[in-house]
Amino acid sequence: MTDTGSRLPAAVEQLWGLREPTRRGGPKPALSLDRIVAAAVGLADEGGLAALSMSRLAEKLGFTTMSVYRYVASKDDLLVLALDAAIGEPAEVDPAAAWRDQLVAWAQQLQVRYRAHPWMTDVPISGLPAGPNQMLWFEYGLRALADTTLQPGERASTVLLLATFVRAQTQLVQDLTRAGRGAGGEPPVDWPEVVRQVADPARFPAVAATVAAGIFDDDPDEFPDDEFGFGLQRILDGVEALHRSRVSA
Amino acid sequence: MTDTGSRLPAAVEQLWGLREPTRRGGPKPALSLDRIVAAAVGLADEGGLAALSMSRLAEKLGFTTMSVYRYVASKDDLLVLALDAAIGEPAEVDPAAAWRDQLVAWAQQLQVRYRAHPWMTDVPISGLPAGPNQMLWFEYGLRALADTTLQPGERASTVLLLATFVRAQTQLVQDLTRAGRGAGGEPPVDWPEVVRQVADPARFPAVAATVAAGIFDDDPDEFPDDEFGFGLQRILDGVEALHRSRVSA
DNA sequence: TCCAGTTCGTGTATGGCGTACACAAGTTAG
DNA sequence: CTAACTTGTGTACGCCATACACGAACTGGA
Repeated sequence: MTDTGSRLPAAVEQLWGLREPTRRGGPKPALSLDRIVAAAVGLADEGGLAALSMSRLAEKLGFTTMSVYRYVASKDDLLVLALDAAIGEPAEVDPAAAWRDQLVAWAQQLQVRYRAHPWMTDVPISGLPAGPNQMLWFEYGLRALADTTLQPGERASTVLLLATFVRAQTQLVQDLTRAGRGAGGEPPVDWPEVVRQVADPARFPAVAATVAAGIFDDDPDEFPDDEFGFGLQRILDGVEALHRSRVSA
Repeated sequence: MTDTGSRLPAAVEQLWGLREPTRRGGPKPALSLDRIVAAAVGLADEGGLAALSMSRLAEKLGFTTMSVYRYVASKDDLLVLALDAAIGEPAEVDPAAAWRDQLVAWAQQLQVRYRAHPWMTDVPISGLPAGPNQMLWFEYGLRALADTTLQPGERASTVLLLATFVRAQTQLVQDLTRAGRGAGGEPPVDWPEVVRQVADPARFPAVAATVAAGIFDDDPDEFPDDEFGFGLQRILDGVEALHRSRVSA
């Protein structure tokens, strides 16, 4: 037997649990990768990504900082593991439902996960979905499109587009509400007020008109929520147009 | 005269150049905000956001680290200023063109700016567009929709959606090509190979089928490019559907 | 049984980061 | 001329990720 995936990145192998057969001596590990990842997720959940440092993580586990490095090659690797753990397995969607309903449920559920772990959007993307959970999300997204007329490449692009959209939109909403209620620091930023004070209506007529229409004056908890639904429906309308163009042809 | 915007965040006032009238003594400043911001952008352009530290910035300017803090309250503020400077003014779009063509040009040009300063996508979003350049991008996006049947709130949501899309998609492509060619470290990650080695086709049939179809085997410089156009057309199709639904009604 | 080899957790150390603070020198308004 | 203020600077603090070397724990083979 070859050692299967010697060419795979270490983090990917750990993600899929392909690291067992290498114990040729030494004390029994007192820590485990699962415990470390779980503690990392907990730390980030409580205090944001900034609160997740290797020293704080080790302290929470009751070990020294460097001991963590016996299980994880770097903090970047740890983040990859924590991300896959935090996003979790997607719930299965009814395959009998219409593809569009399936994708709406998929996207909404994904958004729920992002909201449960707001720090996830702060973790830099490291590549295509390589962990088991991320790949399962990808899988379910593709399955939802199975009965459409889209070609394989288009299906992959669509799911990637939706995943990107959910991530980015969630991040935007989080950042806006964070700024809107003044996280940590003092003054909640009142964007319409900023525009009124600073943007010359002669130079920014469309922006001024939008602000004057009171679009952004709603309570900041409501406005961005509709934002998600609006974008999702637009994207799905676009996908549906592509689907229908093939049907009628 | 009141001091106009004493309630505005410091960074916003600096963005719009509302800080002149306060010189009641002291040596003439040897540095200027513009020089600092320009140097910061240059530093990030050369070595990415990680290369932009306050000490390196000061060194490049020929001053001590702390001198920069006489002009900028924090590094976060500096990033806000650098972002607005790097994104630059949008080129004016032909108002006579169709709204959809205008938005395509708008989005493509925005993508060009992001590619010219790849670090921009790494700067955390701090809120709605508050700088003069960012606001001008917003303005032009809104203007492109002026002749459509969309309501003010829908226009704002559409432009926000497009801006979010361009940013997120550019970031995704950057991260993928970065991983695909192995930035700094050794092995370029071969995603199809990862899937083949690690993803059980029985559990991930749709993913396996996609990989088997060779979707991701194209040279990594071509695949993600089409990704941008695909997403953009889908979104615009969705916006067009909304527009048309009002026309026919 | 013993020992060579391996892996564990740890202690120490390095070089980076953002930035708080105090101070001397320069500049202006009264 | 002087009081008030701003400038650039030097020093210092606490935090970060992580390289490295060491002794202790454990294993498989002789």
